[in-house]
Amino acid sequence: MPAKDRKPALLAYLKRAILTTELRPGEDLDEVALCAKFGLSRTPVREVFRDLDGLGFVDLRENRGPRVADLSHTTLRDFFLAAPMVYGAILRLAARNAIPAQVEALRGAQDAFRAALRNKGAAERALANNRFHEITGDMAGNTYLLPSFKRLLIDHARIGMTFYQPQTNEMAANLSEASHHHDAIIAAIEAGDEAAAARLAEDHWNLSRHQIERFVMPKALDVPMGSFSRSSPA
Amino acid sequence: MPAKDRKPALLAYLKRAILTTELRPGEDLDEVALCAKFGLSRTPVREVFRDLDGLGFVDLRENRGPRVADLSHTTLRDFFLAAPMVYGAILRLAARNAIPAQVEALRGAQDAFRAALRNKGAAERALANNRFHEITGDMAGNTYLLPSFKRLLIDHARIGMTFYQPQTNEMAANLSEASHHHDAIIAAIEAGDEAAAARLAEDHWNLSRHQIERFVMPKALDVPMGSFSRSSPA
DNA sequence: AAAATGTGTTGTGTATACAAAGTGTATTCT
DNA sequence: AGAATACACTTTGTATACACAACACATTTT
Repeated sequence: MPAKDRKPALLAYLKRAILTTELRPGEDLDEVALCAKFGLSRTPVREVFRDLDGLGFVDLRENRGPRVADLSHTTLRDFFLAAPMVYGAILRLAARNAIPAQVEALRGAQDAFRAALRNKGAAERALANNRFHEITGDMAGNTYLLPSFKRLLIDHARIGMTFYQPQTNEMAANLSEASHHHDAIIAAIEAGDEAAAARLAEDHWNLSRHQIERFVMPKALDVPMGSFSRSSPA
Repeated sequence: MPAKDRKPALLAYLKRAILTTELRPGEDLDEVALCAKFGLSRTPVREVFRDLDGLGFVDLRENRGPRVADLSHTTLRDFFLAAPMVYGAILRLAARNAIPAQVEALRGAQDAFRAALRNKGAAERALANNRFHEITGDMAGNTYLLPSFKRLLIDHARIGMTFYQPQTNEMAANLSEASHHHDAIIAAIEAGDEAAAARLAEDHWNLSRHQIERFVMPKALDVPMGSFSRSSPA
């Protein structure tokens, strides 16, 4: 690989691996291993770490190796407090400011998402979904809202990877509903309908939240009492 | 100075200098000059630049020196779009979550602000005000809201330094009104009154906005027509 | 004379070597 | 045997040297 592309390649790899939880939350990152893997010296690798720390992908601790940013219970709560508000504002501004080229890009991202829904695994799905929402962020184009929004997107992808594996038909149905939301979002943005866009933002998060609530507190199994054997010692 | 404190000192200096516009928006930063000034080699200095880039203090461009983050007209507009919403949410959460020790810290910051109002210059005032609002951010303690809020605070300080110089009695009166807002904010947080806190957030921004509008579009001078001489060629 | 290109200088990007801090293990002492 | 300490090893932080890219100015060419 040309020397010039190695640093961007490392950055892209880490972003992708963290978003898809290929590198799991809290996991240690090995500096020298990544140096070897990407043919870089420690200096540029550490600069990438610092960039990713600023973006919220990794945590940098003094005299200690970098870790993939954690996903604790408190962050999950914070997430659902902040997300509807921020995403509502983003979509509102997107409806107000989007230019045709961006709408085209959004359509492309949605096509890719639909394709991932059909043919690809959870990781590709999460990345495609992430790309879709990133574009809405670009459309809004507000310097002050974007940092928080981008952090939300990082953890949205990672939360999705842990909680949003469609093992049941109901979950699969949710995914296709999410896809329909995307279509409606595109329409609202193209029409410049801010109120509709804001409403869709809220709907979209409610879908995610219900999905996760269902995962964390699944329906009780419909099994007669006493049918679980208790072989392990108390 | 002990070698261990040099890097934090550089970080603190740059933050302060940028907030007070001692280093002006868009100004170039000289790497080697700062190395000499703080007794550091280029490596740690560049790491500090990257940190500040992530925090929104500095812009880092490829193969080009770092610049103090710009304050353009578009950012001013973006600012007043995002600030009321974000700060409303922050104060709401602060009222919900603040612990007594934090309320004490906030009181201390307000004392410092009042003192700066009496004895100190614009820079100290801006820093004290900044500190006050930073603490409300800590109180809210929401991982996702904080990045945007911190960026807003950076530019709030810098906007204040350019637009909020109390050259008239009216402006001075505004400053003391801001100080009363702070007192009311402390009371609302201590009482856990979320609605009041949210309302105060909005009031506080309106004060800032009116101040700036007045600066950008000052009252017409009360001078008879024709009294301006036109000596320069058309 | 104007434009374009070459060269020198400045400053950024990367590699490597060295220093310091942290961690784990083994040994010793109680 | 258990605990504490010392020592070795691993990993992070910093400094310096080198490579490369960008900019400015001068020179040349049309």
